[in-house]
Amino acid sequence: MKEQTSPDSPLADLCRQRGLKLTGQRRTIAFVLSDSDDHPDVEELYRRAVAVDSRISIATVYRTVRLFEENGILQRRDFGGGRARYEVADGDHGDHYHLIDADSGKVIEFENAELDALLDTIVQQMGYGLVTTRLSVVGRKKAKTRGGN
Amino acid sequence: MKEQTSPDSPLADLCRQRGLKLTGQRRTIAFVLSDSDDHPDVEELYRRAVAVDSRISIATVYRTVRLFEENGILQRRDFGGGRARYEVADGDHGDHYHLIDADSGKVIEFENAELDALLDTIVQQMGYGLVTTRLSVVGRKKAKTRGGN
DNA sequence: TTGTATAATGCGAAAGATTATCAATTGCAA
DNA sequence: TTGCAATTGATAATCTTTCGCATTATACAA
Repeated sequence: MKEQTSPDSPLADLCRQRGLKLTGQRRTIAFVLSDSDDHPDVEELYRRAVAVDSRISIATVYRTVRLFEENGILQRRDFGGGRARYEVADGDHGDHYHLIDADSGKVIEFENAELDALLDTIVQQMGYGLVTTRLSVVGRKKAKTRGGN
Repeated sequence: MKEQTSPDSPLADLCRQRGLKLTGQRRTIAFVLSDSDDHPDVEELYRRAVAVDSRISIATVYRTVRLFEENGILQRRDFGGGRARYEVADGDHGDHYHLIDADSGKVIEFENAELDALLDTIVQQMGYGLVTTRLSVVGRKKAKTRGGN
C-alpha cells in the first residue's frame, strides 16, 4: 500500500494561493492533475491518485474536483458519454476548443483567434457580454488513402 | 383521464417516412414536439404528453426521444443542469447555436453563417470532416443603465 | 513543539437521470 | 380478421454524483 506524500506542484501552489487548506489528498490530486495533459474523468483521476497514495477515497476526488472548479483551478468539460471531464484552467494562453474524433473518441485541442473574436462579436451584438464558451466539434478523419478504417 | 388520440403532425409523418411503427404514444409525443419551439427535457415532455393522453409512461418518453434522435428527428442538447434537453432537428435552415443567459438560464437561439463557415474551415484544416458542432455560449446581459449587479 | 477548533476525509447510503427487464398489449402486413 | 414481432407500462437496476456522519488531519496560536 502506497502511502507516499506527494511533492508540491504548480496546482498545489495555486491551492495555497486561494487560501484552501492543503491536505495530503489535495496535494496528491493537484500533483496528478499537474502531471496530466489530457481530459480525465473522475474515475480516471481516482485511479491515478490512488497509484500515488492509496489512502484516498473517490468521494474526496469528487469533492476536490468540484472545489478546484469553483476556485477557477480546473475546468469541467462535457464531451458526451455522461461523465464530466476535467482539465487544468490555463490562465496563460487564451481559450482553447476541442475536436473530438467521431470514431476513436480522441480529444484534440485547438486554438483559433479568429473564432475567439467572432464569438465575442456575435454575443456583443446580441446585447450580452461573453461569460463562457462551450464548444466542441465532432469530426471524422478524412481518409488520405481510400478504404480506410 | 384523457384518452385522446393525437392528430398527425409533421413529426408523425417523418416517423412514418423513416419506417418507424407509428404507435399512439409516438403520435402523441410527435404531436407535442411539433407543437414545441423551446428545448424541453424529458420530464417536461412527459408532462406535455400526459396532458394530451394520460396513458403514457415516462419510460416510453425516454425510449421515443432516443429513437427519434437516432433517426435524426430530434437533437439532444446539453445546457448544463444534468438533464438532456431536446429540440426538433431542422433539416431546413442551417445549424443554429444557443446563447444561455447566465442569470436567468433562458436559452436564445441564433444563427451565423460566418461562424458556420469558420468552424468548417478550421476542422478541414485539421484534416477532419465536420460531423457535429456543439456550441453554446453563456452570456450576461449588458446593463444599459449602470449600477446593475 | 503541543494543543485545539475547525475543516476535510472515508465509507456507505441516497439522490437524480436514464436504461433494462419482462409480461401484457398493440400496430400492421397478409 | 389473424398472427406475430415490436412496443408499452411498471418497476428494478445502473450509473454518476452528492450527502451524512463519525473519525482524522490541518492550520494556527501559545
